[in-house]
Amino acid sequence: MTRKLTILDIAKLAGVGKSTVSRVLTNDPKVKIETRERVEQVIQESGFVPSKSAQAMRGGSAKVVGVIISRLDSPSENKAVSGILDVIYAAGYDAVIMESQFSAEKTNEHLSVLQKRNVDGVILFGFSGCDLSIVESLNHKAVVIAVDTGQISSVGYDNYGIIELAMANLQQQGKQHISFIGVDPSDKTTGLMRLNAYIEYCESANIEPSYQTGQLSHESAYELTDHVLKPETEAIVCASDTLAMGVAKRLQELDRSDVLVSGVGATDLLSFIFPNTFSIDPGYYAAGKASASLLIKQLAGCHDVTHLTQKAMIAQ
Amino acid sequence: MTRKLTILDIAKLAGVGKSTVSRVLTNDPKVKIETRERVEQVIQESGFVPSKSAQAMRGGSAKVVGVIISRLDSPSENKAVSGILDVIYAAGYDAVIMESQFSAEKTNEHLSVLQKRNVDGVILFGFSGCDLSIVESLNHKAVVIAVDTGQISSVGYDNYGIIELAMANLQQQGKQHISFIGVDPSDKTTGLMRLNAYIEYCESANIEPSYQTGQLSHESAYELTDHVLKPETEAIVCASDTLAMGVAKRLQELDRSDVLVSGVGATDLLSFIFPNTFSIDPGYYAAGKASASLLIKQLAGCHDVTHLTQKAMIAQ
DNA sequence: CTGTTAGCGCCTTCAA
DNA sequence: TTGAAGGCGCTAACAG
Repeated sequence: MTRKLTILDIAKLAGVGKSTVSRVLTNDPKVKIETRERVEQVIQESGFVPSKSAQAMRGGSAKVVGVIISRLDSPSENKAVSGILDVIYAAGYDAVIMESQFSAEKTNEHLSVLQKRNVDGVILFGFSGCDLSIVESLNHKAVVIAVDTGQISSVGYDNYGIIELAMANLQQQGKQHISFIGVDPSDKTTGLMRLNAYIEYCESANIEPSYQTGQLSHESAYELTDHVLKPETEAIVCASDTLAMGVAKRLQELDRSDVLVSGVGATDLLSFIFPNTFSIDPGYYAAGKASASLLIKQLAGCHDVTHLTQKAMIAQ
Repeated sequence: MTRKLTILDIAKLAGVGKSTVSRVLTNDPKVKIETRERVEQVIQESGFVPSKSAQAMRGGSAKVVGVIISRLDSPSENKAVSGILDVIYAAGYDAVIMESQFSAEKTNEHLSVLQKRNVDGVILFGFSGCDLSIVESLNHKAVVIAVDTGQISSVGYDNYGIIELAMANLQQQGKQHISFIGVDPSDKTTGLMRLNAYIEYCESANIEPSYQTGQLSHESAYELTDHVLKPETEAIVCASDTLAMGVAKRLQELDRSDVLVSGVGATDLLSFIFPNTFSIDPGYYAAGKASASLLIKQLAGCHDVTHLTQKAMIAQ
């Protein structure tokens, strides 16, 4: 392997000065088309690759954004990350993805690493108990997803709308006896907000509430099903597809194919396996795109703190 | 926000020369302990963070490895990535993750970006039709997962062992009529190799083979089920959990709870929803760890080309 | 239009 | 044990 080439080598090879090479690299319009072609020719042939580290150091921007996801294997976050990547690649940035595993400590570690790396910005998937103080100090170089904080831009899911959408849909189908299974309210968004949304909807729609909360797992929902299932129950709304999976499984065992189940997450597997089922899509992909666009806008100089709420829709 | 500090600022603040600060940063032993403490003190107080870009440019190593995954939402690759991250973080590296979406073109784009970024190494999740020529030129700075190539280190899954394990397990349970559903053999590993493993196992075990291949989707497997299901069928081995899900679903509809189904991937959902089911774990997490360890060893100077095969096991 | 000249922030000889 | 000086690869004035 030959030594790494630099613009100086290219300059010599092309018989020009190194700044001309630099100009070609940066698409500076004031280069004679002819010269440019010659330089590009040489670059091609020699397989020269400009050093990002040097560019980053010179220009101050590494064209990198950090993405701190809570769990790599979360389908919802995956969808959002896809949206993020699409946007930031298009804008010429790269992403370094890190996993917080819902640990505030790990998150802060990651943040400090990202800071060392001179990343241009950060997108953080928030979680209950996550410490936003460091992120806030990043000011206009960060966007938080899924939790709201006054000081820093965010993209949130419409936790109320999600549940309302499910409830309204069921009501339209003539269902009146609708139960709910969620997760522990110590989780502010998926837990508390969705539960409250259910309770409030029941009040305003004159539905007798019947609900249980537990862990975010199939098993937990499976076990809780019997506690909210009455002979007259017509539907069960779940705070997530994972829960819906457990509920639907239990209903199947009990031969209660009359009970409709709704989840949140747009997992195609759910309705494939259990027909009398539907899912609400909180708009993960769109939220990812939105957060990335927001960040890029801020990096470009827009210093407003914006709070977006992603609109939910019925999956498919 | 104050201007970014440099070692020079720290040097002045601490009343030393900038090289001394640099020495402190690099843990150079020849610094009077007293001086070091003073410098570290100042660094703490001022919140100085050395610029990785500058370090990278100077030293040549950015302490970054690129990871090119085929799909972010692939549960199997997620597990492997977790393994990779665990290892490389521990070794002081960071990861920039990119998604190839099974496109050779995108992969090459990503590779060129990574090269520009001066990453220390690359881990690539291979796929059929993926163009390894560029990766090969990276020589000892790359590891490929899931496909084998002579020239470059790799960690592969034991596609034969995976199927053999499933078959043997079924035989032990007294099953003799075992069918197979896989994916199109144009996919070399999940498709061709696993199919061949099935056929060969049948030969040596004197089992009448009965198989179909299609797409890697629940629907495809669902539809193919009837083609391999005979009254005497006792089990169906599937090339992946996704397929197994489709097959189990169809069997449930047909009331064939007598037929056992096996998948590949260790998805907990599979056996949760369908009891008469089990899954083979190709060792994704371990493979991820192995590939990262391999890469780091190579970056540290070991220039052997190593090919590892991850051992499969029955999930749980 | 193009070449020359400074640095960017850091690490590393080379002297002291 | 420490400071001064040089240079990594690149970009951005500043002159031609």
